[in-house]
Amino acid sequence: MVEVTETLSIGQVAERTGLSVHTLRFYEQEGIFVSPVRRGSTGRRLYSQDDVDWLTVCVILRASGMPLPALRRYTELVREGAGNEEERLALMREHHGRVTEQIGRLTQSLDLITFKVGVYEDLLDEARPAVAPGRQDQWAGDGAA
Amino acid sequence: MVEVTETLSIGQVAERTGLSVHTLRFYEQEGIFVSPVRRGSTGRRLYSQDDVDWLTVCVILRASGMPLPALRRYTELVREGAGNEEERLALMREHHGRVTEQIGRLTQSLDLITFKVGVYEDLLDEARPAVAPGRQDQWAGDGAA
DNA sequence: GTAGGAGCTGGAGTCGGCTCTAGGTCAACC
DNA sequence: GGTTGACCTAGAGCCGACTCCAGCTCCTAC
Repeated sequence: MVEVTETLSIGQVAERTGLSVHTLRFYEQEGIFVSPVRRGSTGRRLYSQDDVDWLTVCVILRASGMPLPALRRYTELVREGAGNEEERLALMREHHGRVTEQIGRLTQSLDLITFKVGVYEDLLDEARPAVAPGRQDQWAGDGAA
Repeated sequence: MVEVTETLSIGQVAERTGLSVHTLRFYEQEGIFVSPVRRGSTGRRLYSQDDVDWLTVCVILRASGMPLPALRRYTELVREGAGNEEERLALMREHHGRVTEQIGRLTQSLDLITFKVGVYEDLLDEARPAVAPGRQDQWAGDGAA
């Protein structure tokens, strides 16, 4: 196994992570990197595959709604190395709970939305075969769930 | 059936919808009411049960991530009355799709989070029976999903 | 009659998370 | 050797969705 340790430019990292170069610099400023981003001779940032891997995790955590401060805290814990696994676990568990709740809320909301879609579909299906419309029941407009 | 049509103060509506009084005034400004909010003799807002019902729907739509402009558009359509059900259906279908996607993304993210929780749990379980720690594998810290 | 609390208005402020600008350096190609 | 184009910094700006403020009017209760 050869350790290639290829270095990537900020543009390449942006491409592979889906983050913008702006965001990458911003994240760096926010302490969202486990180890300091290296620089080339001319001051340009050099990223490693590890950085990309870490960012990939970050993207998923952010996509699931983890706020930057929590992400920064998690990064700090990882940076500090072994010995703080309890706190990492607590952090992840809390996030897990929040995401689970959020999925629950969205699923519930989806019920109403599905219902509304059904109402309008029925309404339009009925209207199309030349049945007199004017069926303005409470659900179609603004009924509660 | 007696039509009671009790009127509610902004504070009462805030209480029943979970929205703040600030937000209620803000939503009014933003056009998120189907019919203009009535006012009492001294200029205070008077809400009806219909208003509360509508707001309840709005809260659910907002909770599922519908942006205010879309919510405003939907409100406009309902305000205009029957005849625009196609557009309402389109709007709801689009939102349905987005919420479904979002649930999908969150569910996927949850996989990683669940995995991470598992990793830390295992790590701590192993460490507790006085086994030498120092097991710093790539997953525990920053491994990719 | 006065103190407290709820409500009013218009407009400013906040927060999270980017996103962009200005003014530069540097490397590479034509 | 000139022109792209990617990159650099510090700092400003933006967006969505509230949230709060100042300064006022009412109503109710003591």
